[in-house]
Amino acid sequence: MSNMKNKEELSEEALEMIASRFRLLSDPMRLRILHTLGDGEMNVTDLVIATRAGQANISKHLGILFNAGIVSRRKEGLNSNYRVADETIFELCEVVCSRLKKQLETRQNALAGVF
Amino acid sequence: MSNMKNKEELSEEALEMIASRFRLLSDPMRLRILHTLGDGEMNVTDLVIATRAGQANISKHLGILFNAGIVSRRKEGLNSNYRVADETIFELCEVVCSRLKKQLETRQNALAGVF
DNA sequence: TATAAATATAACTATGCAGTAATATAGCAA
DNA sequence: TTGCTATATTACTGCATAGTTATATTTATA
Repeated sequence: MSNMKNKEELSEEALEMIASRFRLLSDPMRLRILHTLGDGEMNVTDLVIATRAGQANISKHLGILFNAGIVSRRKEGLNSNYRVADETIFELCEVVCSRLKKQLETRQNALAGVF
Repeated sequence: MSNMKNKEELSEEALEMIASRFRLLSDPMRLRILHTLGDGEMNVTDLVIATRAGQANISKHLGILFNAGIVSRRKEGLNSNYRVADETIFELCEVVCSRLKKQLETRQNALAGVF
């Protein structure tokens, strides 16, 4: 059967797809944009103001996120309004954040009472 | 209160920590290593064989994952045995993978019946 | 039509990092 | 000791990409 799942080995293509997804989230500016968009739809100018970044930079990041299907775009006159289209993003961030907290806590305890 | 959570703005430091975590997972070779280690503890040589990669490359990736606390190391004679220390990794991969599947399915449906 | 505003894109630079080859280090064996 | 094996590290190269500047594109307005 051609559809058999091979649990031992993942194809290079599958690995690349998954890695690319994580790569999208591996940039602080994109995370900042997504977090800002968490409040709801925003246009580019407002995002530029909110993030205190350059317009070209924000547009480029939004284009990347849009192409990946993570945000959606709604054009309205001169404006482009973006919103988060993939809510699993926040789930991923929360898992990472919780884990980081736990990890730091463990390290703190390791030092507790030492000197 | 100095511990007040500011829901509007994330610090650059927090963003960088979270982004770094995702960056660890944004490389196909590291994902392959982690997937291989999913079967249990392995030493470097076996990982080199299983992944068909260079020894220096595997050692470097393992060092990166070890420093991040994602894998643990147990030295035994000449060998270094690694295992996954942070199981949330697999949770993250599963969320990403499910989302990718759904996304591709949606695109397939968009083309269904067209020509 | 001419001008201005909002956004996108192109070209460029600089930085980070994956892969590799060579070497170092550490434990084991003869 | 001498040599062998497993792993780590260093130095290097090439590629991907974040940020920026300048420009193009699109739509609204005077």
